[in-house]
Amino acid sequence: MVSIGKAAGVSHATVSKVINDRWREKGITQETRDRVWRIAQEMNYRPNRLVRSVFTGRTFSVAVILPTMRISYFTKVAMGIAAEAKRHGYHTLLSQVEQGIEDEASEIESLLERRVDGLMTSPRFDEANRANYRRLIGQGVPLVFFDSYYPDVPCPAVVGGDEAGMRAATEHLIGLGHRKIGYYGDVIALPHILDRFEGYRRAMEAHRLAPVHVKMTGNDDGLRGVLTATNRPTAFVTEMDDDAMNLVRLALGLGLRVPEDVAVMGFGDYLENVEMLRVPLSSAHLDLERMGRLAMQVLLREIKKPSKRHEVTHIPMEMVIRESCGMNTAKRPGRRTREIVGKS
Amino acid sequence: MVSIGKAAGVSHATVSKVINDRWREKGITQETRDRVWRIAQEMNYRPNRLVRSVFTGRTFSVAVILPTMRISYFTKVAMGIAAEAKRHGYHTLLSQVEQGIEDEASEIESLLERRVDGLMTSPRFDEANRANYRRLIGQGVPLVFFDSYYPDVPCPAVVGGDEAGMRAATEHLIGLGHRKIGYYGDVIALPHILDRFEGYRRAMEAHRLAPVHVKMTGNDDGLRGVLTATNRPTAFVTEMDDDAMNLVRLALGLGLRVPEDVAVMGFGDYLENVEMLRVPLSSAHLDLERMGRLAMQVLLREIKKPSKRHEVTHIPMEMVIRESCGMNTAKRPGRRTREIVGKS
DNA sequence: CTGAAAGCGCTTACAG
DNA sequence: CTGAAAGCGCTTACAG
Repeated sequence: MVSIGKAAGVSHATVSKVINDRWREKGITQETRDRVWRIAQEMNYRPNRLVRSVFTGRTFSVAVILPTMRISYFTKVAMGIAAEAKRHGYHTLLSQVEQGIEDEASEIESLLERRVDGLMTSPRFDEANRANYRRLIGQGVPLVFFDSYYPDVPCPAVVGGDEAGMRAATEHLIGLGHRKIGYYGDVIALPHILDRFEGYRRAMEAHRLAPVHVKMTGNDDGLRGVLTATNRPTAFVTEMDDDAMNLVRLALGLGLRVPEDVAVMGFGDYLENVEMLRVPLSSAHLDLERMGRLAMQVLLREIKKPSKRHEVTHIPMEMVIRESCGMNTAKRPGRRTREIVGKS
Repeated sequence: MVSIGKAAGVSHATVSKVINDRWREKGITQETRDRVWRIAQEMNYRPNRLVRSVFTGRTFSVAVILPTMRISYFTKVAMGIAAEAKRHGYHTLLSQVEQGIEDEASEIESLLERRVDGLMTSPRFDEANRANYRRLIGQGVPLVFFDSYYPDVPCPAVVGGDEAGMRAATEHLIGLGHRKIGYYGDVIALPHILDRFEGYRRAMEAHRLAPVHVKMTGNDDGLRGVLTATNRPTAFVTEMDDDAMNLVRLALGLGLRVPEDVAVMGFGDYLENVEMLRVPLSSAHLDLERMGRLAMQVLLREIKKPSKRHEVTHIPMEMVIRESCGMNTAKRPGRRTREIVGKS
């Protein structure tokens, strides 16, 4: 910048005004601007945004922490975030921080030392991380959760329509005539996962049916036992599409037919090539890119002015009926296969 | 930092030495260090890495430009890059810049203004972008290609074993007794894609068989025509797994059986839940995370000292035989289903 | 053993 | 209409 000034015969302050397109308001003549601009081009001048950020206190970059990039569930959210960020002139720093294995808090510190303007994360379960979130919020760091939330952390969150979605998925199976319906999943103590289980429980309760919860373990023995029992459920809702796939895999492996012997509903509807699966999966569809876009919009608000408020935005979900849940014996032509549930 | 110095009763220079863990070599007493450190903690001091980078000229961040995050092909590469980067203390800036729609050159400029230490991209086809790559290399910007390469751009590249992989895929079908084998894909003028076609061509030539190339178009009519013709190929190799899926979808839709009526080999083997597909896809497996890790290692070398050399690293590929290509009529027990091909 | 001084590459009032 | 000066938050020789 100094060298450009020298070459153009002006001060580096003038160069700065030209480069930042503030020459109009700063009263630089068109002629000076053109000369400086041309010389900057010729010298392959590349302004140093780091320095600019040191001054302005803004980097126009946000960090996104993903538990994994291995399932498209999260990469879809990331795509939504990145697209919305770009629309607003922000760059996205994507970090994969695996649950339990890597330390989210130290990754966040590292990101903050690089002065990202805000953070998004799919929040961690343990108290240590929750305390860290509270500390950050106390420091005024703009933070937004996606995928899950915590009632005890005063931070906005954008999540799926978990309870309503799972309720609708369960209702669908009940509507198909199933009475013994299992819930297959971890039911780990993440609020949004608990919401899903609650949706299942309520739907069952509303129809005076008994919930059957099959917990996932490291191996598949528990599920295998349930599937081979004589009084096995005739249908399952699942915590995520991946769990549904696992269930279908096991069932087929045991010689059971899906959906004839076991009907299955997925959750999330984020699987690729789903129509080409041995059993195309019926699932509660969640618009994950939209989740990302909304989360970014909320973060932009937080960057302007941290709300420090616990405010959860739910994304309505929609049942997508394919083959894995079977059909209503009383199927009528023209029956809707998609229905929107949940509040916006 | 100044305020910490004040609180600790030392100069900010001393604080700097403590924070950067250079107090030992700079001759700060343990006592002073501890006091400064404690006060920094208490004040929630977060060093500003931007300023540090202005001085050192290094940000310890690299940029990765992906044509899309929509297929796991690229997210797997990104994961490999990010993992290797993290191992070396680097952050990764992931940008999705869609081919043809968005401007890669301006995205690169923006990244460079933020002073990333190096760049990785799956290079673009057009001459304008190639000229841009040459310009950047001329400026000494560390740049590494992954997925593809250009002979006329003096830049290291890490790519698949495209030619050898496709040759092996074709040979496999020939070994199964097929004589009329089609190649289904774009054959756009990207070197690595041309390499794939070349691998196919050579395998056919070696067995004195005539190549049959089916070009992809916007719609599926071309392929449909070929599949319904009386003299249709009995087998296909494909440019990518996604193309293979499309082919299988169409074939099944036309009432053809896969592999009985049409055998299909994919390329890349990056599909999720492949065992659960209606026809589990046989494919030439490419270790995409490894591609990412290698690309990052090469970039690290370039950052140390730009080579400005055109040097292509091929990743050996391995045939993974599932159901879509059918079985050898002369199948023997104990037959290997995986074979490694290509140089390292 | 520690600090004063110069400087990284810029921005921002303010003076002329 | 433009530049000299101070400063952003740090690092780095160098002096004492």
